[in-house]
Amino acid sequence: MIKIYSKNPKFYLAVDCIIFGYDIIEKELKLLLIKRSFEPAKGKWSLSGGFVQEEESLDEAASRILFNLTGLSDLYMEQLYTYGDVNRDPGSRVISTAYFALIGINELDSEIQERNGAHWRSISNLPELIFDHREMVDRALTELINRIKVHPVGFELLPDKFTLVQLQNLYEAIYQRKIDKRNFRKKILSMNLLEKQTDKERETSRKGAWYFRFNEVKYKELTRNGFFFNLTVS
Amino acid sequence: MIKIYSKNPKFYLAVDCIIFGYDIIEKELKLLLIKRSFEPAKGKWSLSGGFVQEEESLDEAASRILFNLTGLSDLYMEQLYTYGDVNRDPGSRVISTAYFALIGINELDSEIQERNGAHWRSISNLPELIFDHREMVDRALTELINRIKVHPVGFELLPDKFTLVQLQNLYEAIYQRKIDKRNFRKKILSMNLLEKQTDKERETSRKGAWYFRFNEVKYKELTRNGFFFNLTVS
DNA sequence: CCAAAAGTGTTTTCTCTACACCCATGT
DNA sequence: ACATGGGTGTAGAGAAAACACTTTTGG
Repeated sequence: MIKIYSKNPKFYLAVDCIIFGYDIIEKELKLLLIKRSFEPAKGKWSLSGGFVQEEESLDEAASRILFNLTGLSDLYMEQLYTYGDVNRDPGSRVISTAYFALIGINELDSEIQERNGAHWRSISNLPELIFDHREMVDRALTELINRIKVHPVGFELLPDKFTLVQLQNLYEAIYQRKIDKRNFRKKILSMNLLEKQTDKERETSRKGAWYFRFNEVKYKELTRNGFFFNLTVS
Repeated sequence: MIKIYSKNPKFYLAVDCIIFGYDIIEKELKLLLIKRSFEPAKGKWSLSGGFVQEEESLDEAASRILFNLTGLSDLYMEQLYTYGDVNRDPGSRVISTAYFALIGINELDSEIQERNGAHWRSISNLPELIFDHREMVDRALTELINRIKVHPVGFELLPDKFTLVQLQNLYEAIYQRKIDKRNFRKKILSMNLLEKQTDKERETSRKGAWYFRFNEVKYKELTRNGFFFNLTVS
């Protein structure tokens, strides 16, 4: 330990996770929230978070928190922003790094969910959140809207096999507006990143809709060659 | 102070600043670096940084560090990313939030600069940097490239009055490629955000080039009405 | 009068947008 | 046979790209 550092103060460091899920039936973007089980603000709605520990990086702390809450590792996850206002947490000074994660809403083990007091809440009808968590959510949403235009992150919110209708519904839920069906299909299919399966989804229509899969290997290869994903349509 | 927090560890928190400047003569993007005056890694090149103190937010810490180094307040400044790997600083565990700032290279008081051991170094020829500072610089550059396409941040790197040639040179320095002169001018002028002055810059040519000013008030007004800055050209 | 940098328009290509009908199937 | 949601193409408008010559003026 170097002397010169030690005249400086130390701080609690937290990680808070904004976990988005997409409800394929209700066609709604949702957020995984928990009822806080400890003071301050016990019983209030909050993002799931936790304190960074000695021997873990920020990313590892975020992964740990996500795993504890969902039972899933290898989620799509990204650092969003670090919140460091002096009085943001009334309990004590805590600096918090927010991460956002994307998850298929049905991947979630409902037993683990119960145990943690976690609930999916629709984005369009969020309860009041503690501290600056609402600000975190707003920033995450803005980031998601921007990111889904130019990165293939939407597929993280859908099952492995999905229909073009479902994919379009997802984009409409995030953009909060209607998209032209033909233009949307033309554009996504022209990238040659979706592989048509041989089976159809048959729950929602008589005709049935073809399943597709996102080809991640191909995407990575194209990206190396200067390709840029882009899905901005009318 | 709440008991339940106190079982968690505390950490040193630093802020590191990636300070970009643009050299209008050499047509090069530069970075303000310092020779580190304390251990560990004393004498090595580094970003300017410092530790967060008890009664300041992260933003305030960044402003303080920028002010101490440049003598300027109200710089364009933005939080970039937080680096939290366990061993990123060999002296002790330190979590660092990186900020990037944009500054006109001639705004800098050279006396303050001397005193701090600060030097402008060309982006295309950077010395080796300590710790993960190179990673920070790379991320900041990527962010700058993306940001300058869709936000009018380039003007932060130029004097109040600038010529279209200078503005284009700046974009070419950041994009690292040539831009078509006519298309560039057409696009920037069509936004009606630049105001032609009545005087010309006469150092670099016999004919002289008209000075322009960026109208920030107008930009903000347009933005409120759904306008989006965009300067992506061939 | 000439060298050096500033300034200026038009045509072509491509991308984005708007738009309406047929298809497949279960009941 | 019909109701329901899935699937398909084209024409017009607007934006982006390519491209070369004229202007100014100090020396």
